[in-house]
Amino acid sequence: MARIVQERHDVIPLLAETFREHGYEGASLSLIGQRTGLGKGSLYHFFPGGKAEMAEAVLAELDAWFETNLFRPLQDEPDAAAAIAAMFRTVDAYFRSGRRICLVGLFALGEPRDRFARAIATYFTRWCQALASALYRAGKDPALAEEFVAGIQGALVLARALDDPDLFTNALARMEARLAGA
Amino acid sequence: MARIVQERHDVIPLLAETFREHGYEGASLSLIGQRTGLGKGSLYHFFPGGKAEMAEAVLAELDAWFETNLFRPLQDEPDAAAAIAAMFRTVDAYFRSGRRICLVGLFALGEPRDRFARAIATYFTRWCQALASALYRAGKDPALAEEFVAGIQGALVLARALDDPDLFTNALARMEARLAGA
DNA sequence: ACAAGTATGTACCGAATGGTACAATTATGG
DNA sequence: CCATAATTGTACCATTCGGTACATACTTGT
Repeated sequence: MARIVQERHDVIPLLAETFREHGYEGASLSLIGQRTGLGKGSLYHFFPGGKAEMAEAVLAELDAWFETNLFRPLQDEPDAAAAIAAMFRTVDAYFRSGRRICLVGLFALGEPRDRFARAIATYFTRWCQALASALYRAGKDPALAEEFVAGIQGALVLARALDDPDLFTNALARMEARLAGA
Repeated sequence: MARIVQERHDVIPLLAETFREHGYEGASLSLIGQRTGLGKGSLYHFFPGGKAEMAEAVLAELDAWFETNLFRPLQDEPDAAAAIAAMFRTVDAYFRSGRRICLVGLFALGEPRDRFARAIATYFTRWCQALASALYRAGKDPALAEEFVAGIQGALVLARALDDPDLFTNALARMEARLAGA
């Protein structure tokens, strides 16, 4: 049978999107239920810890994704400049060119920060670390790493505030241009 | 008698801080009540529209403050370079050197964005506008305005995510340095 | 002092919250 | 084919939500 959700793993992206759109508090169990098509029985079967465990799972999955698709390449790719360029492309794709926000950033700003402090801190620390490494190997100033990561987060805020996704793409382009000129 | 809150106007900063720390949804009426020392009777007397009107009032007050202390000077000060430098000082003070987040940014990322869309958009638009004007008059690239406003928002996210306020101050310093070198 | 209007505490409302219990269903392996 | 376990829908729990009603207390002008 073609069920959409068959395992715990399959439901995580749906949870992620729900948290992204409504925040931790705003994502009520009933909303999560209708978004995932799962009743409370199933949800608590997969995530006995309730909403908190769902968010943990989402953050873990997200962290793994970034580790694989962004941080690791930034660190390991021999051609560091190419790795950085690839990062900008991946970031643009991931955030749907500014139409999607960063769940970790949202959590960091809001109430759930304390509860998920470790996951949130790790995410940004690793990103800055990996990018700084690539910048260094590319002969650029590693201090730009913090600036770029913050720039990406800020651009997401601005793009959503002004409802203008182009603003995000442009911001990415300016960062790349800045790098080329440095 | 030394009452802390005597008028509607006096309660707005307390509301602002509550929204800032707990978000729009997280700031429940009972929490607002204990933070302001006001019962529901008083709160609904001052803000018949309930929580939404409280948030509107906070945004309006905040907008007025930025208009007076940031946007207007950026536009009107004859010495544009000095106005920009003053902006960085004011921003650092307002956000308590990274210990405080931007309420408008938080609203922009989260659920309340649609409800308060106009106020949120106006805030960022005006900021970019005013800064671009000052940059132009100072002989700098006006396109930096978006970059700096986004950089400030992103630095606030990062500072809070890593629980490291210095990160914010450093980000501001790097922007100023970048301006000096341009 | 007194009346009028402002301010406020308290009790209450229906709805929604996160979470639990459990019976019924569904799949699976022997 | 059946027993066992994994899965899921439903009813329910106490609590909290935003909001309303209203009686009581304060001020304040006269």
